[in-house]
Amino acid sequence: MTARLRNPVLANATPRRRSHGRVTLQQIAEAAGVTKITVSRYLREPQRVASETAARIAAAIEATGYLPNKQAGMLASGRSKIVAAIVPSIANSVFAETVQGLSEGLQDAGYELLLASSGYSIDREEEQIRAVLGWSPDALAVTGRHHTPAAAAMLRAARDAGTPVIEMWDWHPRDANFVQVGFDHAAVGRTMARHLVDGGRRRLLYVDTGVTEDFRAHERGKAFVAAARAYRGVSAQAVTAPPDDAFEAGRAVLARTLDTDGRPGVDALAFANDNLACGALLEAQRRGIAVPRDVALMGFGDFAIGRQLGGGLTTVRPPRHEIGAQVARTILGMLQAGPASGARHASQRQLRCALVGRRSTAPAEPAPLAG
Amino acid sequence: MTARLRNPVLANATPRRRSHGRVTLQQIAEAAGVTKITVSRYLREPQRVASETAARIAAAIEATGYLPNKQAGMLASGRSKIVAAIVPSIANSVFAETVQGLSEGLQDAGYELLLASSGYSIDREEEQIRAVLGWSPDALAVTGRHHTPAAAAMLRAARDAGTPVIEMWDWHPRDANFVQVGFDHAAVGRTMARHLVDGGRRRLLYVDTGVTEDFRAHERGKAFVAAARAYRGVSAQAVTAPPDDAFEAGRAVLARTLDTDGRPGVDALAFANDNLACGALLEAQRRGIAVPRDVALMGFGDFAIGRQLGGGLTTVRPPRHEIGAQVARTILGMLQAGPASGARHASQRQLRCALVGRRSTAPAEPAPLAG
DNA sequence: GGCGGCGATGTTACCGGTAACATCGTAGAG
DNA sequence: CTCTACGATGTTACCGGTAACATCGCCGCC
Repeated sequence: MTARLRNPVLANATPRRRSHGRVTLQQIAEAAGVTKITVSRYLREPQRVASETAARIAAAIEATGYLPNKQAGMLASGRSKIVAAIVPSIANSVFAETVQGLSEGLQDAGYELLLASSGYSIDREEEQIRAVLGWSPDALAVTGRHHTPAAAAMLRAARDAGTPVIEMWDWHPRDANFVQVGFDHAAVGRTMARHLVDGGRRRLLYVDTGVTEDFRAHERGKAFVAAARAYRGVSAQAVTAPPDDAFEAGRAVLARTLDTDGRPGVDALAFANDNLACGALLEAQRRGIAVPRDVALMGFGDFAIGRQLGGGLTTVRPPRHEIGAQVARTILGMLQAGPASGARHASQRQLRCALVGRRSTAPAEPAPLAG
Repeated sequence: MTARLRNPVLANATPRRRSHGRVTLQQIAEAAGVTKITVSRYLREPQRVASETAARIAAAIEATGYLPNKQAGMLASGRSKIVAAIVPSIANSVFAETVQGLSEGLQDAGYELLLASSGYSIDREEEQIRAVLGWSPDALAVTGRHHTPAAAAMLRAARDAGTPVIEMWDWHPRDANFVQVGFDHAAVGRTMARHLVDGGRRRLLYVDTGVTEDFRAHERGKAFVAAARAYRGVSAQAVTAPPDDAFEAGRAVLARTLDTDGRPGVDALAFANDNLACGALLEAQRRGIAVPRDVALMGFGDFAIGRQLGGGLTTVRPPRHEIGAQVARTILGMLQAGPASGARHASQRQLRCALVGRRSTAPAEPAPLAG
């Protein structure tokens, strides 16, 4: 062990600073012959420093490779220029596009995105909210409107402290705790049911995802079943897919719907997402079950693969990218409006989905009509 | 405009603090009847404060919903507990799994992940490096070994300042600028060529991605062509897919390889990724071209969809998750070893890919052998 | 009984920026 | 020519934590 310097004189002789080794604003200032604040101004409002001074500062920055310490800047100014977003899964292309839209929309305004994924667990979401709030984001976007009580409390506290808080992907007419940017999943479920009934289908099945906390998929399913049953002569129920790989799960579900004679026990399946539906479509092909003649299939999400398989999978296209873009606009609007007026901004932003009809739900009898 | 208080007495009377409104350590300390440092210790090393004191502090934290300001903590300690990672695309499931592995590996050690995506552009990568370095991450992982000069300079500076810098996904025998955790793409290209030649194929085509800065795919292609041509009686060349949706691009490329009689002009295609290959496989099915009899197809990446289509797509499975996990281990090791010894840590970590043979490259003549 | 050691807590200074106000020189107005 | 407004830059204090060292009380040991 090395002896510690406890002698105050020696200690003073060696100020043993805690510098972290990086180039600082102070050093740039000395090199340019000005004080820190002038360099700070140069970085934020270049037009406010004289051009000669600016040139000296620029040279010093160039020579040293100076990078401003954002933690220090944030601490001093109270503005982080960070927007935090929490999505269920980054890997899922659905949310990836939303994140993309959000990122693009924020980039121009100079905001950075702090991204976290909850793995479709509201408990993990709570942890992630706690973690990102530690970075004092200027705004926070979460996915969906279901949270743990503690998470909801943190979100309310943040909102009440003036930080914009937005719920993405969900839009519910009677839930206005936070600003929502999304669509009505129940309406989508009803639309899916109507599409199948209109196509002549009478025995419907909703195949929910095996992901237990995908509340949006559950909501679509619940509304699907309710809407279908409201039609005369239509039966409907819901099953849950196994939690495997989605393609395999879709295959398994289709296989399970078959009667002992190998024919489908229902005439239409609506899936919580396109991957499940594609698995079912492939399994149907393999077993020689004709789609859409013997059974209609439809998914949700409009994934690229659905367009490619067997003449095309009917699906619902959510405004994936648009949600992110709209969240960005909403956040920027709220930030600009200031915490005072922002509180009761336009509180909800409803977006719309598109039903994309393809061959997998074409009417059972050869359709003579154009369309 | 309101009059400004220039009078020093009035100014002193109204200290007009710049507090940002959140609960601070100081307030917790006052509520618990201790000083800030004790609360700070409680948060970092709970066992170092007396249990009675700890209880009072815990109560105060609970009551106020206090969240530590991480910027302040980082600034004071010089440690951010952040690891930054830059990947070409978050949406691409390949990198998503790496990020997942990295995230898991870091989580246990209390590190958080700051993620950025470069969109397969090294110019954007440079920007992202600059941006994330502003947050003083404790370590930085980038994808690949191709960077702009400025980016490379920043990476070297960070490394020389003691910040672990790791290149992921790439491993090159003669490129040891930074610690690498990945695999040898040239070797993968050679393996793909050998696999097809061993299967009796003689006219080979590598279909590169339309993403111009996917250097890893280009490297596989270059090695593929060179290795194939080294065999007697084997011809090989490379084409680039259009920059469309990957499935459509794969379809288009297959269509373009057809002679006027509608038969393939080559007997094997190797693709830069499985999505391209799947597009080609689907197009072959549509046109009645038998796979693998008329043409062999193989991809790269082992995407879920490849397992599902037409008896299975032969592919190469990269250690997607393992790369992330290994990067996490390497970073933690380097951080633990300290900046001094860490510099010349084990400088390269080579991982291996697995060739996954499926039906799409089965030997051209009916194979009588088991396997 | 004095003293070293240790556990619990406090004091002081500092991290690297920015806000608010102050100062200084100069050009245009009166 | 003096006053004022304004542009350019400086001074001081502060953001909310943590490092390093200091202090204090108590216990056990020689």
